[in-house]
Amino acid sequence: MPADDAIRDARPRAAATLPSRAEDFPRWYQEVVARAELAENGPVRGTMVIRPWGYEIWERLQAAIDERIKAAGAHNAYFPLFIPEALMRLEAEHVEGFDPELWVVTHGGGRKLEEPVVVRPTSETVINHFFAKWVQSHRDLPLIVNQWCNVVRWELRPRLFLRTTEFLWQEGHTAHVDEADARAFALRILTDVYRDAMEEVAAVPVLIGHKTARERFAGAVRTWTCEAMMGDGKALQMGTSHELGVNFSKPFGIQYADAAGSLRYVWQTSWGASTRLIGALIMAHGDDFGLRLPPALAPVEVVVLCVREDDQVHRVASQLAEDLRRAGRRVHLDDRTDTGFGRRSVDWELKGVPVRVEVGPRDLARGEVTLVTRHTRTKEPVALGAVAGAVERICRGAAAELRAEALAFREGRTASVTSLAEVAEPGATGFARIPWRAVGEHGELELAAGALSVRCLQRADGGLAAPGEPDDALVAVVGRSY
RNA sequence: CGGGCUGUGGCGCAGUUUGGUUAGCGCGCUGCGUUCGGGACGCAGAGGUCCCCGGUUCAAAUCCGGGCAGCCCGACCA
Repeated sequence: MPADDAIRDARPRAAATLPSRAEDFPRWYQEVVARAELAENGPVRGTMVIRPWGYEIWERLQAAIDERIKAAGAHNAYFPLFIPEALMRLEAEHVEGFDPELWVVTHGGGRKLEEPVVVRPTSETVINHFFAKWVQSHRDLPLIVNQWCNVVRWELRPRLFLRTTEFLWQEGHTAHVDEADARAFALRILTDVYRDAMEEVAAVPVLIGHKTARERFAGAVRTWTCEAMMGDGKALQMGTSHELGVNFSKPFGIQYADAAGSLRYVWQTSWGASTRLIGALIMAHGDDFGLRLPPALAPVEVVVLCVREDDQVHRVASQLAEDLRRAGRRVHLDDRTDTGFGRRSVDWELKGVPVRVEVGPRDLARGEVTLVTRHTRTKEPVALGAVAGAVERICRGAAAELRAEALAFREGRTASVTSLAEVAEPGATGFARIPWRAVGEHGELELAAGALSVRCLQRADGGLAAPGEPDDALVAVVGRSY
């Protein structure tokens, strides 16, 4: 929109403009979070206040994930925030992994507690404590429980949504009769819940694979992951699904009697996705003008904007808003007269509303309105009678276009290489794909020294490793990460 | 935890080197008016423990000592 830019640039606006993504991505991110009124820092370091606009996005993400989790057979439940320290210590690797991140409550009721209480960093331990009671027979399996809650982890360098001391998430926990069943379920969650929600709802294309031993969840046998590329080329983990084997069922004593009457340990999984996804949404789709939301997640899909105070304008705008609402869209009528049109347009643009319907006297004189598509920033005149159809067209197409754009971006910044020495260059701006056997555990250390890491291991065609398939046959996706 | 930097109205900053009247500026906020097709303008206002404690001095945002907090960079993480 060169014409628009010329107009913008002619106005005094320096203080109001976002920093450009290319120049300073982290600052751009912070500004978008602040100016789109998504969140701000809480009074305790690392904590986050999620503001209504951000929370409504979260509610929509939540709904998308919840619906899919339930389709996979899960039921929601709730377990306590406080975990006895002794329970937390039952699984050796798990404690060791989480120890440096724990918040421990030592006092209550004005007195020192007999036994310190841990604030949950994740709930494997409490939940499995109860699984041990609930599971008796093979008829009790699979047991599939999910909870939506907050968790708390000590963080050295917090960043809103991406890494906060307290965050909101969903954690699923399951128990199965055998390894194959557990694995199948972990993969189902990975693909049918996380990948599907990320790609279809959030319009963020993801790579799927499993983590190396170094990056694996503390206590897991295998960690499966969805990884996406952000607008600065860095990777962000969008959701993880863990195969826990019998690592927890043994120390927690979760056993069932099989059909023959012999006692067996359950095979387990756990999986989670958090408010970090909001950060992903911002960084995967945002542009120099702010947020770009896929309609399914936008608190408001269409804003009908009265260009100026005028009876006819107001009448038509109200009618259009009502029509669009009846057509099932989430619509906001912006008929404020105390704020200039330019300011209002820019505000909605910052907040990422997918479609703007601008109604002004000049449009009406021609029997039209102006439609603006947020993700392309294109304007088009549309006859009054054709508005509903045009809005539907934009809303239905937006997610696919955002996804295609993100995918093209990722592909453009991904290079395949064959040796460790060649990883640094593509890794600095995006992803390098390299045979895992050319990296190995030693190579991983070397990568870490260059601020790079293996995001996941997958087949050359992007598929998941089959059971028993050796890592040596797989490709490592290497990049910088959040 | 090691290294670098910064604490001044809601936000972003200047002023500190070389102490000196009433602590400024931009954005934001309130009121009135003119505006309104891409972050409008004028006028009038409100808003401050200059991070905290102590010291030096006739006088401290400014100098000295001690504390606290935050940011950035390095080792961990959804």
